[in-house]
Amino acid sequence: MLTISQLAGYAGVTVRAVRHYHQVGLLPEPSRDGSGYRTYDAAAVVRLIRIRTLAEAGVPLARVQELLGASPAEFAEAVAEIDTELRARIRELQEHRRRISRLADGDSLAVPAEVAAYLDRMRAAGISEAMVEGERDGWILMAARWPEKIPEFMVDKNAQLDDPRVVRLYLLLDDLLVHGASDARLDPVVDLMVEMMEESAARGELEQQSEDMRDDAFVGLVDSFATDSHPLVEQLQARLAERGWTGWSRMERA
Amino acid sequence: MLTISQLAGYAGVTVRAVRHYHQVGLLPEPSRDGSGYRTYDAAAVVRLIRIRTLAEAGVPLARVQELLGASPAEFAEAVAEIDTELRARIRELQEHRRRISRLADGDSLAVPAEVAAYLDRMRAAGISEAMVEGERDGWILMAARWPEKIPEFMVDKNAQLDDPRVVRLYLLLDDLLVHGASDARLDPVVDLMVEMMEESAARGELEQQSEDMRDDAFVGLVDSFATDSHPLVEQLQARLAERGWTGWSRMERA
DNA sequence: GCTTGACCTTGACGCAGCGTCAACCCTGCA
DNA sequence: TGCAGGGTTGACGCTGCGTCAAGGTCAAGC
Repeated sequence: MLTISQLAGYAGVTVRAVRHYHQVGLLPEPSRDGSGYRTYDAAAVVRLIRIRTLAEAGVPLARVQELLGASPAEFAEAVAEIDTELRARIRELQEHRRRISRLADGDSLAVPAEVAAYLDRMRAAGISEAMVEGERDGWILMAARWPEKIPEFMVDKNAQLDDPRVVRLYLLLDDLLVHGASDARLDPVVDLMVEMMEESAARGELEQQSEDMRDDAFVGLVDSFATDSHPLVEQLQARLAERGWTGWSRMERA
Repeated sequence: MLTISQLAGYAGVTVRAVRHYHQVGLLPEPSRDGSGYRTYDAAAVVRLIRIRTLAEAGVPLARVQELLGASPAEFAEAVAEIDTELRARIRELQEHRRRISRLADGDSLAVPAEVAAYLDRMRAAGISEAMVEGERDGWILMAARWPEKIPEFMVDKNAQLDDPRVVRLYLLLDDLLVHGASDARLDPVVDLMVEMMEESAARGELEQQSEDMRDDAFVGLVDSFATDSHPLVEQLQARLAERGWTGWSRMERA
């Protein structure tokens, strides 16, 4: 007759595991001796080893029971099924590896590759990291709402960045962030913005934008994100309003 | 301002997940409206999406926090570490697949390949499945106690099975199992066993066996397993005792 | 003003497979 | 007789939420 630790020893498992198998009904509770100790026979060793063999092969404990009593045909079927699950789990983990390796390089954290490329262009142009991060967060929101439209949006953004005035605008904004926004510093920025928006409107781009971003609530949300992140945005919005423009992420004539 | 389900909707997660992130401190609890509802801003959407991006790449939630605030170097290091864990996990599952595929064919359930081959020879000789299973369980025990000695044991067993008298013995035992063990039926079986044991002893095999199986407690356990599994064993042991032999899995002269 | 249905709240169990205390009893040996 | 090293039950912990339960809230239609 064996004690629980002897049983566990023969089968190469922990005492705790044996008790767990009792709890879940995989291994029947044996009889007890006078002082309440469990006493096992050799049949328990055999059963325990068979349980472990299956468990170590990745069979969920919940299915071990049925497998121990299965006919060869049932057994083969169940094994095939479990193997399928194992394969699925492996594929899932491999997918995780793929994603995590892509995360390893920079902004692809949560933004599509096109956006990450655009952000890198901003950095290359000397625009501050704070500004880039603001832009990135804005695009995280955009990508959450209109993932399928990101490529076309980015084509436009890249085209804009080809215009040196746009780069200059970003740098001026950076300057305002760092040195504060006096009226004198604000004026040229607002002038530049209005100038470019007029051109943009003339090319019909703003109408296109209004078409693409038809979700007032969401646009309001993104705008509030911008205004929340820095008071400068509200100052600029006020100045632009004087010039007949409203909005921020989606500009429109008042 | 957003409700929890709107927030969850934008980020593509469940409401429950958002609350879970609050619980574990990944997402700060937002302010509440008059009736206790949580109200979120766009910044929460951004943070939530960044959390999900990492989580979906297999980053444990417990590490997401540190990764969100990490420098590129720290980030790369952490990612490498997580990738290592993912690889280990994948290898583990692949090992499971290997083992389970081996289980698919028959007795390799918990017995080494040599034993499985021996059992198949028994089947081929026409020995009943009940007998084979008894033998298998015995060898499960033996393999648990002396895994390294199984190959040599099996060489001997296979040699024995080459003797037609051994096959005949098994078949006679089968017969006793099915038709009951009258004295008349028992006699030839006992004669045959004694005959072969004498020869075996003459070749010095029994001494070798006693050498190999030096663990009286364990041998007693295996014997009790045999006697427990069928009353026939005890009957045979009684008859063998009359002829000067004791034991079962390890036979010795009285 | 009332019902209805969709949402919101907190609280708590469930899952897989044990690891790991805690608190206490039993046994064998010096 | 005292102590070390067994045994016993009970319960929390870990991962990442899913899923009730038992209510309060809000917007809409009657």
